[in-house]
Amino acid sequence: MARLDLADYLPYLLNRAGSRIAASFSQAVRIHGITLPMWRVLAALHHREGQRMSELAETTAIELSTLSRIVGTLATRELVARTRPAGDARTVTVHRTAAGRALTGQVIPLAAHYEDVALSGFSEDEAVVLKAMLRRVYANMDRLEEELDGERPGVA
Amino acid sequence: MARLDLADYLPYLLNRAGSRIAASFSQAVRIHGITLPMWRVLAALHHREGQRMSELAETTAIELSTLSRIVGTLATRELVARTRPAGDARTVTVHRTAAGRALTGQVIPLAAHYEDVALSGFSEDEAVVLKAMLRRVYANMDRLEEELDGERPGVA
DNA sequence: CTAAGTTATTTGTAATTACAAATATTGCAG
DNA sequence: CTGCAATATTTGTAATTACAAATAACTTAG
Repeated sequence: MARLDLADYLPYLLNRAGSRIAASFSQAVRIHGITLPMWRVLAALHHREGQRMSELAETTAIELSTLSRIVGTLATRELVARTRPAGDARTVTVHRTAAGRALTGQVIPLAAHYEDVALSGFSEDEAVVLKAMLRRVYANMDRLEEELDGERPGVA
Repeated sequence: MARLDLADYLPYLLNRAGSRIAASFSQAVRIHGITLPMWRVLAALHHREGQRMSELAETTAIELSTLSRIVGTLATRELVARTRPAGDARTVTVHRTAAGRALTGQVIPLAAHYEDVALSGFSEDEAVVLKAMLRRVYANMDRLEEELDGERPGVA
């Protein structure tokens, strides 16, 4: 029987650590009246305002159709607004309202605290190394996207 | 306005890397007729057969009620079976059937490939370091669980 | 022994999510 | 120009998920 040591399997360790932070943070943002995916959108816009839906989907790692509804909810609550930019009327750019920015400001200290706890016991250098490695892993996945494309029905 | 550099924020980098592997692997296991959460259960049982629901929830990072239905589906498909162990009739232990083990064996090479790609460009030592760090991050989250408990309604 | 509290799991239910299809707009070939 | 493929987003819809409540079984104080 083939080997697979879960305790040493990267995707498992990654998911386990990520899920645990997510589950905990999800609880924590509740008192601010938002869900974790909503926070992810606000944080992405804090990083760069006015992103298009497709960009936002990539930065948040939220599937596009799901994102569309989340942004819809945020727009209803007037935390973000959607704009059709002059250039290409197919696209939609999203930006936070004043209320959205205010809420973001409220949550940021909490988010920072979560990172602090997650990295407790890490030296400055270790934290840098870990983050760099996670970026490399992310970038490595490009290769798999290609593999999957190759095996699909394919327009040739 | 408070600082928060998303590009350097650990929970973000963690989620982004994890989600990307998950999304891709999710597609890949489709041809085997299972979803990613189902695979997680099978992999957890490959790691240790006969886990109780609550253990399985912890190892898979799947919420207990969600897990209950996933295991139900796997049981319907006769990939796993549930047993009431002799000792405590409240608990349920789960183990794979022969078909479940066979399917697991089929998917393992695929899973191994995903890890290889995710870690491409990493030296053996680097991979060891990354995995160890992810375990530390996971363990660090104990502290936050405690903090959350402290702020809840509280019986004490 | 028995009732009250605790632990383990499942189920009710509303919300969230993903996939596929639909819609809307653009760009380009002829 | 005009129609046809390509791109960007939304919507239809069924499945999945999470939270809370319910169920079932154990434990223990009295």
